[in-house]
Order: sequence, then structure tokens, then C-alpha cells
Amino acid sequence: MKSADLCPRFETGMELLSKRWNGFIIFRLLEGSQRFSELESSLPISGRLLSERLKELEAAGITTRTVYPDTPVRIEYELTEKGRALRPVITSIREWAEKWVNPEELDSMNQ
Amino acid sequence: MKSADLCPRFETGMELLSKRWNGFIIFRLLEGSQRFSELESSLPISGRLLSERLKELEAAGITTRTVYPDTPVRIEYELTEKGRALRPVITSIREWAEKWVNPEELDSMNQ
DNA sequence: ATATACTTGTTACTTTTCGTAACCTCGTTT
DNA sequence: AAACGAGGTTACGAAAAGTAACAAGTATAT
Repeated sequence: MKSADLCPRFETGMELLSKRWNGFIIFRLLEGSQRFSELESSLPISGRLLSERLKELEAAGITTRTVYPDTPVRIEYELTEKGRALRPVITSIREWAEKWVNPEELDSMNQ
Repeated sequence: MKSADLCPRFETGMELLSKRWNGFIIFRLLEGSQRFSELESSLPISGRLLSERLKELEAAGITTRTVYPDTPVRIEYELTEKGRALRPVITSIREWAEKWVNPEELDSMNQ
């Protein structure tokens, strides 16, 4: 950023949320831990990108990946405390959307 | 979205914010109306994309574009009521970031 | 009248990211 | 040993973003 008064931390946070799919993945994980296949089937995201995003989120300390050696293997993704702390952000987006997004502009993703 | 319980309005709102640069443009405009050149110089965004984003935001009812026939022409962008209503979202992102983003992970954009 | 300056963009082109579908691995079941 | 199910990975074409040069409109200077 060129400007001095755009807080560097804000930038990092905003970039995290503006990376495609991250907001939706976090939204899902706020409901509780999810398996790879659950995330994949509940969002219009391909395995390739989901895998990539989950690695990035884990590296950023937002999620954890836990392997359960069941049969077949079960892998659960869940939010860390840092990740769960994003709940107010998701909530504020939803509140804004519920008030200001009108039915006509619901995008193609939903149809 | 494949899932039924991901509110369609939330999706639209999340997509708006997850589109690259939108969050930063809104952040700037929350400080007051800005000219094209002010936005361009205060964010690491090129004229091409800034122009594109401002058109999209205007079409979405988030911003307005006002021409003042000064010399040379002056064009001010500002938030509509719908746009200003995003302040709590930006605030919650900043609050999260101030608590959870540690200095080491400040990204390349800031260096 | 022509040239220059300033702001607000736009065009042409390259690089990065995304989307899709086929494929791989590992442990188990048949 | 062949097939299966979960969790990915690879390869490749399509879309979006980044970069830099240029153009339109208007006013002032020469």
C-alpha cells in the first residue's frame, strides 16, 4: 500500500477475506469441523482449489487439519481460535446483506 | 451454491467483498469522497482495474460518481447509504486483524 | 491556431489465478 | 487380485489481473 494510514494489519485481514472462497470456507467451518468431501460438496469449489485454500488457511493459522485413521481415512478441518474469532466478521457481512441485498441482484451462483 | 442453508444474500455480500480491491476501495471511501487519482495513488491498484471496480460498485449501488465541470474536470466517488452501511464490516475486519495478525505475517503488499 | 498541461480513463499485451476433468495413493473389502 | 472410498494432485485451457503506453476533453500559454 502506498498510503500510511491504511493499517497494515487491516490489509492482511482484508486480503485473507478477499481471496476467493476463503469467506465461504470459514463460514462453513464456523458451523463445526468439516471433512474435505463435506466442504467440497457444500460449496461450488473444485477439489484443486479447496485443497490449495485449506493449505493456505492452515499456514495462516486459521484452520487445523486432523487425520483420523478410520476406514477409510477421515480428515477433519476445523477453525483455530484465530479462525473462530472471525465470526463477528461473517456475522456483520450477513447482517449487511440481509438488509441491503435485494432479491433481484442475487447472483448467478445461486440460480 | 449447492447447500440450502448458505443464505443467498450472504453469498452476494461475500462475493462483493471478496472481489479483489473492493474492500480497500470501500475502506478509502468510508473516509469521505475521493477522486479517481486519489484512490489510484492511495492504493496499489492500476487505473484499469480501478475504473472497472468503480463501475461495478456503482452498478451494485455501493458508490456514486459525480462530475464537477471544474478545470480540469473533477470527478468524485462516494459511498451511497448502502455503501456506508458496510462500515461495521470493515470495522470488524480491522478489529480482528488488530488482535490476530502478528507482525511477521504482514504481507508483501506492505513492504 | 497551435502547443502544452491535467485528469480520467482505455487499449494492447503479458502474467497469474481459476475451473475442469482425469488421474493417483493408500488402506480396506470382495 | 480387483474394486472401492476418501482425499487429494496433475495437466491444461479459460478467465482475471498486472503493466505500460496512449487517447479524450477542457483550459491555459505561446
